[in-house]
Amino acid sequence: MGATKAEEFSVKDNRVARYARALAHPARVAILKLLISRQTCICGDIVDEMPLSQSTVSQHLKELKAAGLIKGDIEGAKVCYCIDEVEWNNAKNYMIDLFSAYKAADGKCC
Amino acid sequence: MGATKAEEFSVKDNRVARYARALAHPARVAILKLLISRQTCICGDIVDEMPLSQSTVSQHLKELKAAGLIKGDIEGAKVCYCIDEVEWNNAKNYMIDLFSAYKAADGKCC
DNA sequence: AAAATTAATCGTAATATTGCGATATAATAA
DNA sequence: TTATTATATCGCAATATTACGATTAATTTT
Repeated sequence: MGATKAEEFSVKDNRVARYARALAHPARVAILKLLISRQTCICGDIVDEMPLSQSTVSQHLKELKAAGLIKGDIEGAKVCYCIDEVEWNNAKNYMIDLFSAYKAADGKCC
Repeated sequence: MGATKAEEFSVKDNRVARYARALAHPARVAILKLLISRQTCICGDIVDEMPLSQSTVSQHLKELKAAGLIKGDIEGAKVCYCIDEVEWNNAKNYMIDLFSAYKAADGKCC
């Protein structure tokens, strides 16, 4: 039946999953890297750089924003997007926590 | 139309997305943490620890294996799963690379 | 004011994910 | 051998994601 059952898992695990979900599409990874590489924030230039339609890019931006990783500021007719520093560092810490929790099992395994 | 268009993006971005995808469900995060916490590898104990059916857990394991993050060793009727050290470290590096590419823009942004 | 630009949203189609029960497969135990 | 246990896979239903064109709403430009 239904898709999800997320409530059954810890808040932390859901948080990690949420951040990971945001990175789970190459277009979104590419967008984030674009935002990072251009110190100054961009807007619809993102669309030009992506091999996707305007509406599709807009949806990816929406998802990144929903995950908290980016924020957008309206500047007249344009919108300026950039990394949300606080959430970004938060996500970074969650990921690092997860990945560094594992210490190579000294031959105990498989 | 279709879902995906992944070929349009770089191999690296696809790789990050693939790893992220594996972490994009709280059940899979929980499974990974379980495998990490029990030094010695587990098998169907995972099923007991998860609020999901055997078949669903099996599918999550399959996805984690497909992403390369874990590997399974058949031991008689049972299967012993554990973190795949090499791929794990690889994924870790990819994530750290992405997350540390961003240096707080000194007030230039939004 | 009319036309053009920018970006979000709606509607829709194609596909993927999540989840479960039932079934299949293989190994161990009785 | 038959029953039991352990996992994987199949088939199906519910939902979510990805993508696009068309439309909308809000600026700017002309």
